[in-house]
Amino acid sequence: MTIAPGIIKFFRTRLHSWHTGHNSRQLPWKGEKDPYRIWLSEIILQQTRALQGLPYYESFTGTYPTVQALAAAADEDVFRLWQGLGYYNRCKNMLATARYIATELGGHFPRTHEGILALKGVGPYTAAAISSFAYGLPHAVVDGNVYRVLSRFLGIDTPFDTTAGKHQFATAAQLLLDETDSAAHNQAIMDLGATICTPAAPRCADCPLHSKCFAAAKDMTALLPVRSKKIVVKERFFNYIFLLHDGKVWIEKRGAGDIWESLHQPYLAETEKAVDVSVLRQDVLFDNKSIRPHELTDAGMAKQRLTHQLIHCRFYIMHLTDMPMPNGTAGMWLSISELKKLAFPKILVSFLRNNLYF
DNA sequence: AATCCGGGGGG
DNA sequence: CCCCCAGGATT
Repeated sequence: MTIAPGIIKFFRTRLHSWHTGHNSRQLPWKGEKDPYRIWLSEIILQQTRALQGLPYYESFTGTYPTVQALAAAADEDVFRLWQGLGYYNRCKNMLATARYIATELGGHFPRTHEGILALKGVGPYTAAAISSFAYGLPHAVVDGNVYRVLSRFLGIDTPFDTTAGKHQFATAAQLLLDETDSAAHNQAIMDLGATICTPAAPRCADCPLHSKCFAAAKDMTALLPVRSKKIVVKERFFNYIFLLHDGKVWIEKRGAGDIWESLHQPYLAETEKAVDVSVLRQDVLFDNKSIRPHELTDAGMAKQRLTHQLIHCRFYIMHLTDMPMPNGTAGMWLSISELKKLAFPKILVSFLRNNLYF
């Protein structure tokens, strides 16, 4: 693809003028030059809005000021700090990368685009962001903001969630990149997408690109960018049973191959469809030979919507007269204070806060 | 190429 | 409440 030189010049100069005004968002990672802190912020901000990621960035940089500090941390502590942010594989990969840098690279962050891109949890977007922000390397970022700005400005209607679309947007972004200051250019285009060229109701009257914007001229901002994905949402039914005995609660750690990997939960009986307490008692719980029958107390229900799943949760409490090891020994009996050191999915954090964390 | 992985914000 | 958002890994 090609872009007319006049359009490229217009895009760069208008974006630059807009950004050097008072228009950039003030966030703690802006202008940061420490590659560790830049990397940390970019991992946290993947699939995450700045205001949601902000408190996590503050707590991570405060608790782990250096890559060595993060590398030396215990897994559970890091997951607990990440609790609530979602996409927990980011946390797992972040920790693996910190340890790789600390042990294999002597604590020195890679200085080349190839070296950065090879890190776990770092893909094309994050590699371009770190390369430009930390080292001024000429790599254009392509994130959700860039898809929006470029599809509207250039009139690109190729779905961005396809191989062809990703390639087309990456090519366009690279052609438009102002290599004399790739850090400022990358920051500016994302700020424009976040504050002016927004998904709904873009502020075109305040946009520095308005006079040559394809979508603005054709009144097509609501139609761009184009997505092809049609998400199928699977419904699941989680019956959580808090097994209690002598001030302790049975807690398990979720394994690989499903949502919320490495996070914790009480005893879980998943069913094909919604079941009431009598069915749960007869068909599910009594099948587990290690748990003897006791009164099951209904403790309410809640729903958690994920991108591909809708989780219907029902909570129960069961006071036991002994301490069985449900599901073999893949869990542990913990005091309430010990729960506060572990990471749980948001739906369980809410329940614990309202029911067990006095 | 298609699918999965959280949780927050806006209308 | 429902709809939208969107990098990277995996298969």
